[in-house]
Amino acid sequence: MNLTKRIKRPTLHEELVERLRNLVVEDALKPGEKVPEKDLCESFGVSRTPLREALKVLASEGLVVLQANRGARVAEVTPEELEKTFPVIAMLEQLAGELACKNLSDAGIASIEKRHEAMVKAFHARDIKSYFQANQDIHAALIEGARNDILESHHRLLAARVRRARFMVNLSDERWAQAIQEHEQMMDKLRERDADGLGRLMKMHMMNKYAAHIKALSDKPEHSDQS
Amino acid sequence: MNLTKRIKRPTLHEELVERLRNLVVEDALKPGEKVPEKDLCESFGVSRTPLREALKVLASEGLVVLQANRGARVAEVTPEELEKTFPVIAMLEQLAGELACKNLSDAGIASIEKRHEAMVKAFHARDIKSYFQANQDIHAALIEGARNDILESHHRLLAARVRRARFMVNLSDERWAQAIQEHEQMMDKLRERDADGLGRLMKMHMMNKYAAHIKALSDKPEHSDQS
DNA sequence: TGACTGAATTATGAATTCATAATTACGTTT
DNA sequence: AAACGTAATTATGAATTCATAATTCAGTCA
Repeated sequence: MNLTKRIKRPTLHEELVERLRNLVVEDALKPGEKVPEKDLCESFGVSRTPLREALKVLASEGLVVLQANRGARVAEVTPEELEKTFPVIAMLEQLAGELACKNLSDAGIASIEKRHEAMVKAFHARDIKSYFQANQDIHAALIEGARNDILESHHRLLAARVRRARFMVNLSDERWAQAIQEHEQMMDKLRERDADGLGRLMKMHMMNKYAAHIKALSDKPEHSDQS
Repeated sequence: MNLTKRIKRPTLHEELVERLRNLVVEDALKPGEKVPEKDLCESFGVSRTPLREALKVLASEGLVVLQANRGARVAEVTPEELEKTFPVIAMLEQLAGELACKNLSDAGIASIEKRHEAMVKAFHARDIKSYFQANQDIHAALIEGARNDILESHHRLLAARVRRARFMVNLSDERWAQAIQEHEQMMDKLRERDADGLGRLMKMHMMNKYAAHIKALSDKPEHSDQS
C-alpha cells in the first residue's frame, strides 16, 4: 500500500500568504494603504502571529513594505519600478520561450494553440475579461512549458508586481491589436519550435507592453496639477 | 534642521534573516541538516517568534524548506537545481552587462578595472581566497552598475543559492585559467562600452561556469557506491 | 485662533504560554 | 531477539501576553 499522496493541510501562514497576496495583486488592498494587522486578523479569524509571518514573506516578495514600529504598507507601483521590472521579466520570458520550444510536448503546444484561438475570439468580441484571462493562461503555459521551476517562481514574483499596474491605465485599441499580432507571430515560432525566435519575440512582446504602459501613463491627464 | 539620516535600528527578525542566511550560504548549516529552533534561539539570545519569522523569509528565498509540524531543513543543492538556476542567472547577468555598460561612470569602470587587476594577481599567486573575493566583488560591481535594484535583488537571491555549490566541488586549473581569460574579454567590452558584447560574454561566462561545475561533479568519485 | 506640550490610547515587536503533532523510549508479545 | 503498540518526551504551530514605540487627543500658552 503506497499512498504517495500526502494529506495536505496547509499551515495557517501559508494560507495567509496566498490570500494576502491575492488581495494585493487583485487591488483589494490599494498601493500605499496601510495594512492593519488587527482588522485582517479579525476578518481572517486568526491571531497576529501567523499573519505577521505572512507579512514578512510578502515583504520579501516586495508586495508590501515594512517599517519598524510602523507596520506594513502595500507597496506602491511606481513608474520607476516598472522601468526596472519589465526588462527583467523580458529576459525571463525570452528564456522561457527558448526552453518551452525545447520542452513542450506536441500536445502541450496544441493546448496553447487552443487558448490562443480563444484569445483571438475574445479580442474580436471585445471581451476584455476573457481576453485577459486567455492571455494570462497562455503566458503561464509557456512559462510552465519551460520546465524550470526556478524560472517560474521568479517570473511569478515579478509578474505579480507588474500585474498590479493594469489598474493604473487602460490599454489602447492600437496596443491591443498589436499584442494580438505579436501573439500570432509567437504561435508561428512555437509551431516551428524555433527556440531563439520565440525567445526573441517574447522578450520584444514584453518590452512593447512596457512601452504601451509608459505611453498610457503619460497620456493620462490625472495628477497633472496645473488645472 | 533636516536630518535626512534616519536612525536605523534593524528589527530582530531582519537581523536574524541576515545572520541565518549567512550561516546557510557560508555552509555553517549544511544542506539537509535540520534547523533546530531552540538551539538557534539560545545561541542568538532571542525568542522563537522572530526566529520563526526569519525562517519563513528564508524559506520564501529557497534557502530552507519548511515541513508542517516538522520544522525547517537547510535546502539541498542538487544538480537539478543547478541545471535550472544557472540559465536564469545567466540571463540576468546578460542584462546586467548590457545595463552596466550604459550606466556605469568612467570612475566606476576604473574601479572595476582595479579589482580585475587584483584578481589576476591573485590568480598568478594561486591565492584562491583573494581570487574568490575579487571575483565576487567584480560581479557585484557589475550588477550594481546596472542600476536596477529589481535585477540586483533577484540576482542576489539566485547567486546565494548557487554559491553554496562551491562546497561540492573544487574547480580545475584549466577552468580557472579559462575564467581569467573570459574576464579579460569582459573587461575589453566594458572599456569599449559594448553593451551587447558584454552582455553576451557575461551570459556565456556563467554558462561555462555551470559546465565546469557539471564536469567537476561527474569527475568526483564520492558517492559512487561500487567500491 | 493656532501651534506646542504631554498624557492617554493604540499599534507594533517580541516573549511567553498553550495545544497538538511528531518523535523517542519503553515494554509487551511472539 | 525482532516487531509492534503505547506512553513519555520533545518540537512545532498558533494564541496570548507583555513592553515599548507611535499616534491621537486634550489642554495650555502665545
